[in-house]
Formats: sequence, C-alpha cells, structure tokens
Amino acid sequence: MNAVHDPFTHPASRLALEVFRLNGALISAGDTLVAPLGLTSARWQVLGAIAEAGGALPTAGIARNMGLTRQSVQRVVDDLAARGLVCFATNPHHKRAKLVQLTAAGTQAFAAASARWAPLADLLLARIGPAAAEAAATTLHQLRTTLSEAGAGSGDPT
Amino acid sequence: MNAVHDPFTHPASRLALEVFRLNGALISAGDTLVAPLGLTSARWQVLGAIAEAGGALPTAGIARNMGLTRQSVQRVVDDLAARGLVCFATNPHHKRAKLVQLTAAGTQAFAAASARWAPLADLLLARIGPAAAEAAATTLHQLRTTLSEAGAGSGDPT
DNA sequence: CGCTTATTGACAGCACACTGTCGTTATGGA
DNA sequence: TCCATAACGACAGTGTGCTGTCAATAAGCG
Repeated sequence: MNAVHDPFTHPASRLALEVFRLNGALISAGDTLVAPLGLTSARWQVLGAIAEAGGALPTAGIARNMGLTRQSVQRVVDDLAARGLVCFATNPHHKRAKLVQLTAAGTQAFAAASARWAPLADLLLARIGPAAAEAAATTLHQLRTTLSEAGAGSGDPT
Repeated sequence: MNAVHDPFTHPASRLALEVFRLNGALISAGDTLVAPLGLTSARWQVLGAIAEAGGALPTAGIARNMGLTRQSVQRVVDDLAARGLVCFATNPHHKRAKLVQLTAAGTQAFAAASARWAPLADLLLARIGPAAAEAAATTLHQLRTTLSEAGAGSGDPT
C-alpha cells in the first residue's frame, strides 16, 4: 500500500542527503581547523583513534576502531610517520604488526587540534541542545545498524 | 568556563563521528544497490539532480543544487555522457555552457535506481519513525548552517 | 610436527571530491 | 562602445576511501 513515494521527498531520502551535506561540511570545517597544524581531518581522526586507545595499537586495530579498512588507515599512518607524528614499536604479540605510537610531536598536535575543536563543538552543541544531539546520534546509529543488517556489513573481508 | 571536555566524549564529537560512519554506510549501500545498473552513488545522485531540476541544466547548476564543486560534478557528467546516460543540448543563454539532459537510457536507469531504493527507504523510515527522521534532518541542517556561518561557507569561490 | 585458517602489512589500481589555474563567454557599468 | 567582473568549462594535481591481491606471521587442529 505504499503511497507513491516521490524519491525526492521521501523522508529517508531527504535525511540521507542531509547526512551527505553535513559530512562534507564537517570534513571541510575540520580541514580548515587543523590545517595550521599541518593536519587534515583524516590524519586528525587517526591521531585521535591512537590516543583514545591508550597510545599504541597496530594499524588494523586503528581501522577496526574507526570503521575503515586497513588499507585506508595504513596510508594515513605512513603519512603521519613520514611527518614524525607517529612512530612504530615492536609488537610482542606479532612480529610484523608493529604498534603505532604517538610521538611527542604527535601528542602535541592532537592536543592542539582538540583545543581548536573544543569551542566549535561547544558552539554546535549549544545551537542544537544536548537533547537533540543525543536524539540525532541515536537515530543515525539506528540507521547505520539497519543498513548493515539489510546489506551485509562493511569491514575487512579480505 | 567550560568543563574539561574530553574530546572523545563530547556530544558534538560523538555526533560528528556518527555522521561520518553513516555517510560511509549510505554510500556503500547505495553503491551496492545500483551497481547492477552500471551506476555508483555519485552517478545516481547526479542523475537525480538532473531529473529533479526538470531534465536540463548546466553542470555548474547541478553542482550548486548538490552542494558540490563544478569540477567534481563535471567529471561524473562526462562519465555519464560516455555511458550514454546523459547528453548535451545547446544552451540558448550560454554558448559554452551546454545543458545536460537525461537520455532515454538515463531516465530508465534513474527510475530503476529509484525503484531499488524505495523499499530500503521505507525500511529505514519504519525503523526510526517519521518523527525521528524529521527531527534528525532538522538537527543536521542546523549543524550545517551553524558550520557555514562560523567558518565561511563552502561553495565555488573559484 | 605439519597443515589449514585468520590476521596483518604491503602494493597496485579505481572512484570521488577538493583546490588551483586558464581560456572562453555573458553581463553590467563607465 | 569598451572594459571589468562574473560565470562556466576544462585540465592538472592532491587527499581520502575503496577493492583486489600477495607474502609473512600467528593460532588452531589432526
């Protein structure tokens, strides 16, 4: 009995397009925010994933935590290593899978990025309110869960 | 003064990460959905933008409607033209800016993509409910507006 | 111990969006 | 009319993410 849904006005379509637009705006804002630090949104996120994990984990572990593929993360990690923001430590549990660690410069860069992000995060939260932020996060999470259930999840099936 | 916000647990940070993840999931699901039609998410969206606009508009116009740059859209349009899904018509208002039109094959491909998307859109909407969809769309729009106000809008300043 | 399987790193190639730049075309004001 | 500005198409280069593939390592099992 579905009504004749115009693909342009379907609520799910409009929400999806809004996600696309906000995603682009967030990446753009993030790039601008951390550009003075020699960072990009992707490099910043990888530094954050390492910091959040306690400071040392292999590339594949970073990828899992971020929901990306090893290959994507690896390129960024190599880039960060070339810039001296991360270094590699031997992994007692796996000879080839070296642990990625923040260097002093990397720790400092991530702290500086966080300091630059904090005011904007507060502004965004104040604009929409904590309740709406929580509700939106829940809704988006439900959508992502439904997508992965309906379509075979992403991951690293290599 | 602001509480000591852990950058990992700030509601705005968590919402941003959720947007990133859902964006990736939507693109991935879209690619899978329309792959049998020889389409990708990007090509599908461009076809949709042309169809929504009534069938003919220049590349730069498509880009404005989608919130992307001319250059990004142009590559996809050229690709669609090579595949016979769109064609170019002379523009009475601008000699070089030819109008992009859907071919019969393009119209058919977009209709097929819409037909494949409809059930998934209905499923997603049923999962979260119309009210949550509307609320989330509003919240995301507010965030995007706030970002563009705070950080110099995106667009095509070329 | 030896074999199979899963995990990991590494490399190549593709898709997509961005910035920067140039030449062409329209448009509007001096 | 003529020139400055804006808009558009085109091309090059960069960043990010994906898939596909291979060799090396680790872990489990007969």
